[in-house]
Amino acid sequence: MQALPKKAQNGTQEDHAALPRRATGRPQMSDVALLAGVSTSTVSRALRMPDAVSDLLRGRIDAAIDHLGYVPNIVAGGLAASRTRVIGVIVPSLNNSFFAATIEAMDAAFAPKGYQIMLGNSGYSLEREADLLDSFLSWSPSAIVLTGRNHLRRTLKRVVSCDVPVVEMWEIGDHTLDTAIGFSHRAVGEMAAKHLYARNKQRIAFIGAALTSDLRAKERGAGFFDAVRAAGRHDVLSHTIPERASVEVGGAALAALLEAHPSVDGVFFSNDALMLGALFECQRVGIKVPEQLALIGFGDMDFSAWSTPTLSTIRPPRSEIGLEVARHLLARFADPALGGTTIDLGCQLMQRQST
Amino acid sequence: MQALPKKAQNGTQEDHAALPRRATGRPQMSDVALLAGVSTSTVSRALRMPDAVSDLLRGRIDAAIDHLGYVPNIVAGGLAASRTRVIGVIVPSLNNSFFAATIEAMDAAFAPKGYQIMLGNSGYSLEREADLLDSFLSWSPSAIVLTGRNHLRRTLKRVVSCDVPVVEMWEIGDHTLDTAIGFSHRAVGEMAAKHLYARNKQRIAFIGAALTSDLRAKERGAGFFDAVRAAGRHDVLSHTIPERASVEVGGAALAALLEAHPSVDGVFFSNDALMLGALFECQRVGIKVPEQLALIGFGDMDFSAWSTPTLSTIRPPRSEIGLEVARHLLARFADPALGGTTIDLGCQLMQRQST
DNA sequence: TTGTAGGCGTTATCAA
DNA sequence: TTGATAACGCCTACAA
Repeated sequence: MQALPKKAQNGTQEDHAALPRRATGRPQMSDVALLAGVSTSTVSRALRMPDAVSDLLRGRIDAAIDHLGYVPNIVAGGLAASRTRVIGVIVPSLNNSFFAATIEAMDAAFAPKGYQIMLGNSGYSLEREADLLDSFLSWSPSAIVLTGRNHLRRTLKRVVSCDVPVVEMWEIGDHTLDTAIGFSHRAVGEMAAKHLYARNKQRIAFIGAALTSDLRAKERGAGFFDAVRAAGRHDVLSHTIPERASVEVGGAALAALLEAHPSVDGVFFSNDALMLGALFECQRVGIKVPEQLALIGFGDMDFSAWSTPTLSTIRPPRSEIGLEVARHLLARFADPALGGTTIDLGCQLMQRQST
Repeated sequence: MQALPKKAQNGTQEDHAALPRRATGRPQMSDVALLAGVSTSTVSRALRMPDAVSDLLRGRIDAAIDHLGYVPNIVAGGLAASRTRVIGVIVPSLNNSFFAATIEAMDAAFAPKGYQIMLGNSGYSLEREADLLDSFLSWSPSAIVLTGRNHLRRTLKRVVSCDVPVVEMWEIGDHTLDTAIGFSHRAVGEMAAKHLYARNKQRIAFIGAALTSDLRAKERGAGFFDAVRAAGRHDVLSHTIPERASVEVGGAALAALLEAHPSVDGVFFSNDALMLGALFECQRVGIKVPEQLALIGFGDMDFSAWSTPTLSTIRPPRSEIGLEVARHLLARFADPALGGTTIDLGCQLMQRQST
């Protein structure tokens, strides 16, 4: 234990008259400085660059800090430094376990470094994304993380003019705004089609949900069709629905597809939830999976590996994306000279009983 | 359109020498004030209490704001007001769609009022919850929202000494910290047991996951046992596993339960995901649901209403909780005289084919 | 209804 | 290595 200046040893004693009034009851940096017998600049330095302070003073300061239970006022610090350790993250949905896993991983990597994620939910609306961006920017964040590569012009404008690192996640492509970390959804669709052909399916189809707003799901469909055409088939079979993907709508979507195209023998779903709904529908009407109908999805959700039969799917690097985003950003904070980049994390085909 | 003072009409012109240097390129309140020909206090007032400013000035100020594209610096405002419009919310998990729905609803209610949710993930650890609370408090939040009613002593200490509204959600009970909004998990367990008895099941059991850390799941189990005892049965059948609830572990848990107690004819699961895994297990080994074995869960997850057979479950008020939390807090912000309260939102029995 | 002036609690730039 | 001293951009009595 470090000896403290005598004056402060009796922490219970108070001298109301002499103290300046303050907004909060919390001790502040000047209290620490007083108790440690140094200036506030030294305390501030000890907190942010411990090596720049002598061992002696650092010891006294640390002792004073936990004697008082001092916690820095982040808001004041943010104002003075004109940037906060906030990472503004905008995702299209929270309910979606894809993004939840990404956020958990990102948060786990950021938290120990003192960065706080500020989450925004765009609900798959680009307008809302732009609005959220504006409100995040007013926090002077250290970085902005967006989902996908499709944004409004005004979003792009803000983003380039704000001089903050921006990473687009869950999707990569040719041109680059700043940094993109994810994978190619087109490649996912191609992978699905090729796999179905490899399993000797002849008439394969795509079932997609909410393709108007979920541009990445749409890309997966486009990749699927590319592969179908490349295989020389020109009847592009599909059924799409306007609702969000869910178990609920998967069954009806499959029924509708089979009604229109009874000879379909393999289906790629834009999302595992749709596929599970379809599996239940098969059980209901007695379609044998995979003999009569092969099923493959995207997402590798919780249930896919444990259903009866188990479901083939393409697994996106959910947590890996979050981790890489955090790593990239932390590296840039440490060395601001670093620039943007593109990282393709790829996807993995999980072949199971349904194909 | 409002006419603007001449001086500012040519927005492109710049006079570097005369301008004070500033940290960001963004326009600030003083720019708006200059352009509108008023003082900064009037601009500030126009922003926070529009009715306290004359129509004339308010018009000029609004025009100046969108002419400049002014966005308030929330950090500076937060420092001056010594509280930010941040709501610190701590949940045990993000992956869990229960809390995701609550957060979405809460955010939807808070966002239009200018409040920003700051999310923390405790991973079902009370230690981590306490740490998160500390870091949230250093943001001078307008309120804190915790999940559940079980906290460390140091969490409670901080909470009472910080003079910020605190709401505990997803669980209610006798004593009250400040405000609790949720339902009784004990009542959920009782409801499940009574329902199974009502469906003429005789030997009913509980399957629970991660009961050491998920105290609410444990409560549901306790409620179930209460009802079993109240029915005069003294063989309390159960199987619990240390892992988190998931489809993966549900099947094995059911197998283990039936191995130990082959005569069980009805099971209550602490979570729908476990139940789905068990349903798949039944399909695998040929157990007829509900004839041989009735299943009831908790959560009413996406798949429960659409599986084959559909799954009975008890549905918690997921979004309602988020909405009520926001409503309660907004009311208190508007009228600080308002105090804490307890709101029981109840749960709903969803009877389906599995019972 | 509007303006003046003094904080809010840090960080950052210097000089010592 | 340490310490004065300005900012940082807005809020809020208080005075007008």
